[in-house]
Amino acid sequence: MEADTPRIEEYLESIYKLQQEQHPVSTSRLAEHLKLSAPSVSEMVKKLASKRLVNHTEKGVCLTDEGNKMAKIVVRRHRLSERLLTDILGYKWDEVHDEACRLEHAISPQMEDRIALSLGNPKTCPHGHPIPDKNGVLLKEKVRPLSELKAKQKAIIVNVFEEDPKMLQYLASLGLIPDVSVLVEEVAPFGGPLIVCVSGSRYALGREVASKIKVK
Amino acid sequence: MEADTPRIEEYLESIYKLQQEQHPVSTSRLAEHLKLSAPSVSEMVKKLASKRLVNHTEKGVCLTDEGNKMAKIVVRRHRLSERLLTDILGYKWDEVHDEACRLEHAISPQMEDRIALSLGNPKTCPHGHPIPDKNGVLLKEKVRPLSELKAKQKAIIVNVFEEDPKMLQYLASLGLIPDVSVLVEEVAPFGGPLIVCVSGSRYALGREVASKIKVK
DNA sequence: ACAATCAATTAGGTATACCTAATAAAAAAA
DNA sequence: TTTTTTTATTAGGTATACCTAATTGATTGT
Ligand SMILES: [Mn+2]
Ligand SMILES: [Mn+2]
Ligand SMILES: [Mn+2]
Ligand SMILES: [Mn+2]
Repeated sequence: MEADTPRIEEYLESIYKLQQEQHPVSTSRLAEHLKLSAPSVSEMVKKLASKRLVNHTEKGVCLTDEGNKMAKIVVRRHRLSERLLTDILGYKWDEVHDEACRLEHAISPQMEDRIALSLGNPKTCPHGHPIPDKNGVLLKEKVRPLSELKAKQKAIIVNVFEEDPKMLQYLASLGLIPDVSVLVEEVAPFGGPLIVCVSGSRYALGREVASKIKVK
Repeated sequence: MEADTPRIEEYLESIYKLQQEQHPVSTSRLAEHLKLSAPSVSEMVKKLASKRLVNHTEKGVCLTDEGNKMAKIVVRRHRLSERLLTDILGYKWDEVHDEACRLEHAISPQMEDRIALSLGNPKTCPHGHPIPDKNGVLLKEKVRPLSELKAKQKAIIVNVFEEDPKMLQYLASLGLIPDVSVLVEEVAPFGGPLIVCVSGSRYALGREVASKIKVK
């Protein structure tokens, strides 16, 4: 059992994330997400497999129990870092992803505990994603994309599956943030936009954008 | 001009620190401080010299202006991290060095600003060392080691030049922390201990220990 | 003055994590 | 079915940052 490096953490975190969309993750998707060449990823996946952190089948890559456990630790540190950045250091939600992605690898178990304690054990990151607890337990709410709602339906935003700063800024400017209530006034046909009503204002939202917003 | 890595930062920070004791820093001293082999350091110093971050003469290694500037950025981040850890996350002063030594490399200029702002632009780290400002300006107080005081002299602790957790715990248990007033009651001859009076209590302090405590 | 000691470098080697170019295998299109 | 495209891997190579062993150079004690 060897030490785990920041890079291994990064791979596990990416695989964890991509698994939520598409279960066995393809090498190419992983390479794209990590912004690395396919051969680099291919090679590293082999190493992860040899450390029993992933299973590598024809279908793609899946985290093992051990890999999943490690990934959740990294995710916990990432999301706690984000909360530290927003709640204590005054960052906006569109500024935290990259910072947290560096910080997460410099956080010890003790610091993890201290941050959680100082923040009052937050349950989610600023984007609404659940923070796994110390034991890796994660309460995942049942959600669906806003884009699936029908006209006249109302829902509450749970989280935003997006990390592009521009997009997050845009969403925040419309007030589309977790815990906010949204009413879909109408849905344009042929994949057209949704007209949504949020805190008294009315906006047209593209389907693509709406699909990133998860509601309950 | 290439990117600077965490390792380069680490070397610069060490050289900066060691320069305060002994001006041109020897390779061996640097190796000892970084806990690396002499050849590794020899090699890296060559790289630092080729990047014009240090001058390497027969006497030893000195930071160039450019190297000094970079070192002070790292020192600023280190000391701000320490303050974040103690003031916001509730760490004790003996627990912060190693954590800060990892964190400092994961802190962006923006985060540096935010931490400083959130903490009210602190002037020193928890051990009393000055935090360089954004422009690298550093107000260094004129101090001398507590061990140089004569009997009946009184002084105020400015900082503690020590990072060993055990020693810091010990000092804190005696109340020997920055800004505290100390009276030297007597000085035993032949390099013997100092009897000091601090916040109402009387303690015997070894010379070695007392020399780490800088007072004004 | 000369041997012993200490300091620094050279030589040669390892592990990690990335790359491009070439190739093989699988899936999709024609 | 055959061709084209996409996906994944192999082959070969680079940069970084470490190591031990051997060597050279300088300092010091006798
Ligand atoms: Mn990361
Ligand atoms: Mn988040
Ligand atoms: Mn460091
Ligand atoms: Mn300090």
